[in-house]
Amino acid sequence: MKLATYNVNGVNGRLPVLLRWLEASRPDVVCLQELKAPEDKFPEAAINDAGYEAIWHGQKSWNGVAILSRVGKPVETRRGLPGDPDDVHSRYIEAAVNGILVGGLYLPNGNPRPGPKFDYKLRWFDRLIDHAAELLASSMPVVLAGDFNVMPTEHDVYKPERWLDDALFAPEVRAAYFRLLDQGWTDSLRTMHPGETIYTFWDYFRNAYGRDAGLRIDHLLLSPSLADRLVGAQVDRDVRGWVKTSDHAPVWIELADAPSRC
DNA sequence: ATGCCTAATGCAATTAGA
Repeated sequence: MKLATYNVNGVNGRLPVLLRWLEASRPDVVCLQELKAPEDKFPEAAINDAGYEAIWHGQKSWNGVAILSRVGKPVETRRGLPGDPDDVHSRYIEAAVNGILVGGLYLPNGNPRPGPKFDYKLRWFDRLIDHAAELLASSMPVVLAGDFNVMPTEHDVYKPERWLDDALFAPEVRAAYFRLLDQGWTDSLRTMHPGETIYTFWDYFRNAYGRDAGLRIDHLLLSPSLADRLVGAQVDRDVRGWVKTSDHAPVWIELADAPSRC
């Protein structure tokens, strides 16, 4: 089973690139972030024509998350993280699909730091950590996939010394990421490629992709039973070089079939 | 310290991204 995450940076503006990538990569399940489209402007027909069923949580102008599947329609279990009824951002959607619980997330950017946006990021992270603990306690196979807006270590950013005060690399944000991981989650990409420099985002500015001045901020975290099934993880980095592309590249993992119970 | 680029909104210039 191939499961991917892709911050599309505008699902309608990105539709030709998204469809081209779906056709080329054929993931079974995809989490999308930054739809930048309201609920009624999601391109459902085009997604269906490509062979995928979808659920989504839209929002005008900003944010927005979706789960696509070509192995059965995702059965939605939650939209929005618990813990703050006043949070109106569309940043989390969760569904059961093909025997796995999939949490698709778009963690707040948090810049500038310090400030209210940074405070919101830390609060959102805490809510994610609380919810993730409940998911683990359920003993279900779970993947948390999306744009976490965190470079976990200095190996995940082209010039770490320049990012120390940034909301994507600040000590308290990295600490939150490892607090989450320490619950028992596996960082798929890092586990399959230890010690490798590997990025998932390149800024539109300054020819960042051409210079390979990238960040690794898109992650797929696996619960213990799924981690045992992890057999591959890659970034489709060529997609970042396509015309009218997102500033993120798709990231995917391959999971072996679940062991049969006897 | 800021702009460099891009998308959405809505039709100019602002906001947000990372």
